[in-house]
Amino acid sequence: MPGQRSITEAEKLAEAKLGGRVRHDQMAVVANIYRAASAVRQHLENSVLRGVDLTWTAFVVLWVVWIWGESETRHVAEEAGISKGTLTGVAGTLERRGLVRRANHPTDGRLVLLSLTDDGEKLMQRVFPAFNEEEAFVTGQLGEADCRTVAAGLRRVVLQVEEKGEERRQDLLGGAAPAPRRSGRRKA
Amino acid sequence: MPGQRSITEAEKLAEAKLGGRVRHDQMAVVANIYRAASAVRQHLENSVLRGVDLTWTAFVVLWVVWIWGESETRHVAEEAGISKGTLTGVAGTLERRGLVRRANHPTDGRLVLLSLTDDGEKLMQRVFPAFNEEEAFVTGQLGEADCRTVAAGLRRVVLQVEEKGEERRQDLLGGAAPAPRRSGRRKA
DNA sequence: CACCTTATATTTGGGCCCGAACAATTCTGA
DNA sequence: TCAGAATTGTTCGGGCCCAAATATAAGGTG
Repeated sequence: MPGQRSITEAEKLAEAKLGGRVRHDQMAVVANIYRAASAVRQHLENSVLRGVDLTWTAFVVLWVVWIWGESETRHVAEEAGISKGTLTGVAGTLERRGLVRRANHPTDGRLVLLSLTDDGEKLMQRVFPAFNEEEAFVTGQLGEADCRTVAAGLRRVVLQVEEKGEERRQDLLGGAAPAPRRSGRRKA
Repeated sequence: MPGQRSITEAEKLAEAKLGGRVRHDQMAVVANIYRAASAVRQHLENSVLRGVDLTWTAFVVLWVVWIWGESETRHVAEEAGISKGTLTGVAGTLERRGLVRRANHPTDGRLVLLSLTDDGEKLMQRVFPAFNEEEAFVTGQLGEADCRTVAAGLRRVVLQVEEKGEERRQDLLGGAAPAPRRSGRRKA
């Protein structure tokens, strides 16, 4: 409840602070993408995922391996939208719980392969239908055509960032070093 | 690049695994919401936020306080879409960096008020326009009308979850206790 | 072979994230 | 008045998150 009214309300306040230079419609898209992502994630975690003790990310990783079968970790990370370092941790959690298996690549010693265990397979057979049912619930106010329209619009956003984002960042930073994070590992 | 083709590809594989019971369009909406949210967040963090050493969440908190002025922390958390506990940490970080100030509520001793310092105010004056510019960039493939359509669709998703989500979860769990997280604090 | 470059997964530090437990305060009702 | 209920911010445990640093392995070049 806080959100919907406040987003549009906030736009006016932002505009007042800056003198009418705000790109409203674009701002609304970004704000609502993020708000929707949080709402959906929260709903899924609190309805179907919590009961089987999975986080959103853990579920996504499981899903990727389920769909694609045994896969190299670099691809799983890419598909799941997380960094390799994060995947190492998540895969460890799933491995400890006996849902996933690590294996060495037969010919390339650098690679690690992830696959589901029988338990993992059984879990996904059970959980995915429930998950998909909730996907239908959260989009319940949209017709099929609306769904396709919204999905298509979002795809264009993703595409824009994936295709032109890197170049854009180069331009913005003017070739300058890309400012290290304050957090993160230091040289020993 | 990995994403676009794989999402639709994955749908077919998921369907094969379950025998045509998958709700495609709804699944595509959720998948793309999340993918777009990640892409947008990553772009913003790596372009404008990194340079001023702000995380996405820290920026959002700053933005909320900037727009609404001195506010009770519970409202800030609500608006920023994070839990109270998380806000305590983020506000601490921002306070240490001198961007935000804590103050006691004049009449209710339980409340804490957050406001921007002069440095915080100056920072937002400088950073927000750049941020908004990138919001325009990531939505660059959408016209104004597309933006409004997509935003409206997302709003309906948010609304659906906010208005009917709680009830839905009740129904799904059948009044059963909502399964505690595995992580989290234990009784002393 | 020895060296160097490249490519991979893991480790690590700082930070975010949730929600239960907790402490402090305010409100309520007998 | 005053004990219990309710509301708030903080603390805390386990987990996710990134990117830099690191270790290991492959491939290439002399």
